[in-house]
Amino acid sequence: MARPQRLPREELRQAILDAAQDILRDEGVDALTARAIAKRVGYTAASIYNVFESMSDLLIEVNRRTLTDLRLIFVDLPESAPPDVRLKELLRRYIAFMQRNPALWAALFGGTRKRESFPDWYTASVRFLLGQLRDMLREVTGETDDARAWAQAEQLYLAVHGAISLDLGRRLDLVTPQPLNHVTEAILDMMLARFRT
Amino acid sequence: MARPQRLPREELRQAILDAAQDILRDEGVDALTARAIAKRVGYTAASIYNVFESMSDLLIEVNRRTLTDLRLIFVDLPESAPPDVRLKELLRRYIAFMQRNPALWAALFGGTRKRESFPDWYTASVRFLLGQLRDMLREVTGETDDARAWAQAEQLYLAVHGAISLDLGRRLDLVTPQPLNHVTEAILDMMLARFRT
DNA sequence: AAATTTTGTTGAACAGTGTTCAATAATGGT
DNA sequence: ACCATTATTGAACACTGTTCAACAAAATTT
Repeated sequence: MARPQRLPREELRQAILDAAQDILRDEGVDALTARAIAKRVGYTAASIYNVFESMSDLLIEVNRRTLTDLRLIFVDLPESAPPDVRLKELLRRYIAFMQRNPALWAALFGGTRKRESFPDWYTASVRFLLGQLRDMLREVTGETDDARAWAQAEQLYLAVHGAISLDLGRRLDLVTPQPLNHVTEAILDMMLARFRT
Repeated sequence: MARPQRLPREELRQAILDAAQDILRDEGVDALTARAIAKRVGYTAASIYNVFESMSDLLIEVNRRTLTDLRLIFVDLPESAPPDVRLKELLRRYIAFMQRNPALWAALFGGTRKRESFPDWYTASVRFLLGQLRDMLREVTGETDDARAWAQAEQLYLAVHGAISLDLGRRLDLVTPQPLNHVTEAILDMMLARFRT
């Protein structure tokens, strides 16, 4: 059987990540197997390991793309609207992003990291997104203290994360009969009211 | 090879659940396999399926025990202390409970439910615990409106859940450099201050 | 007490997973 | 034309949840 070299290394790498994203979008995180990815790119499962250390490594690279894509929810927010309305719109976009693609969320936050910590760019990327949130929050609260501004952004995110995390795991209704949108908006309103003082 | 009947059905059932909890505590959620459980109880993997529909069903029964055990964090709270201190102690206990046994948390909240919803007793059990939290919160806030009291308890729990969920997934440091205790206490303080008005 | 039914237990198998590795084909350099 | 490097693969390994025919023990009926 012929085994021709088909793609330069970097192109194959990107093709694999494309396929992985497609599978996550179309079939969910459970369907993301080495053999399934390989099939989509016209290779064999073993080939994945020429390009990636492990499936866990591959997932991290998928997350890199997700984190990059997430930056888009900050662009083209309605300029004229008051800052709290823009915050609400941002929240709406974040939820929509994750609900449109729950498997990306599962890849980002699911699973249990063993020992290894995340690469530096990973932490930096998350921190960047959180910084954007902090800035928007600041426009509402007028908070001048840097540490407090960070803490407020972190607290807001943690609460929203808790709600979405339960929702995507189909467990939100264990905690509340309210739908996700309602819950997160209530959290936002509550925190804004608190932080403004 | 001899295949004697060893245990009455119900005893075997409990022995299996005991073994499952032991494995979760000692070796983590990844080590919880049908064969590992069977080995501990001196049976074969196939026997598990005489007693439980599936591993997923077995997990739900483990969670039943966890939810029952969780009720213990409410007992013997310092009676004399002011209600906000008791709330803080409760929070401390909840975190300790989950940190002492992260695999129980993973079983409770990890994984992705396919279609099936939870049994009724499952929802009721969670709701009961949340009701306890609502009552304690009420002692601090004096909130008279039932709906608002529920909403406050839900919001508090969601935020705490978000933080613990990230922490046990070794991802909290992506969001904040603060340790878990510090973050959750800050959230509690912030919400108490808000709800009290 | 003997025969029969019901129940409990198991070994072996199936299809699937991530991962490794020797063997082979294609490519690039001399 | 030869060689060295690189890319690709099939086959295997150890593992997973799950099923099922075969058999042993217990319970029931005769």
